[in-house]
Amino acid sequence: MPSPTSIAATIRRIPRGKVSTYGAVARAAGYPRGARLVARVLRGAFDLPWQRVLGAGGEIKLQGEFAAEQRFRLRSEGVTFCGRRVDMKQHEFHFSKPKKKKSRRRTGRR
DNA sequence: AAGATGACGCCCG
DNA sequence: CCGGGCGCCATCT
Repeated sequence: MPSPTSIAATIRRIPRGKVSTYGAVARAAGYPRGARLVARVLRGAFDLPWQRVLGAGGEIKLQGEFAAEQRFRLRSEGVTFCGRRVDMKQHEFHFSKPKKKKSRRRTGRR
């Protein structure tokens, strides 16, 4: 059951040294079109690893000092940048999306 | 209730 | 690469 809470929980799953995007987090949390909701949650909950959430393509969407702060914190976690953007192919975190499919119990038993 | 706004995403020229 | 415009969703005035 989707709710802002799941969004926050999803963001908390991002491990240190990894990053994700608004869209990806939204989808992982069950909001295919909720990129903006993710942004809202980040604003309201300052107790999350907000620095690990970036815009599409790994771009920092913040402005001014906050952008610098985010860059600094990410670099401190070992995240590398490709110019203005984060090197996604190296740090993008892939969420596991729980689908309605039942998990295969013991694949290929025998 | 209608319009404007915002840590967004994506398509077009 | 950059700017502009439209679509999404929830909240605020």
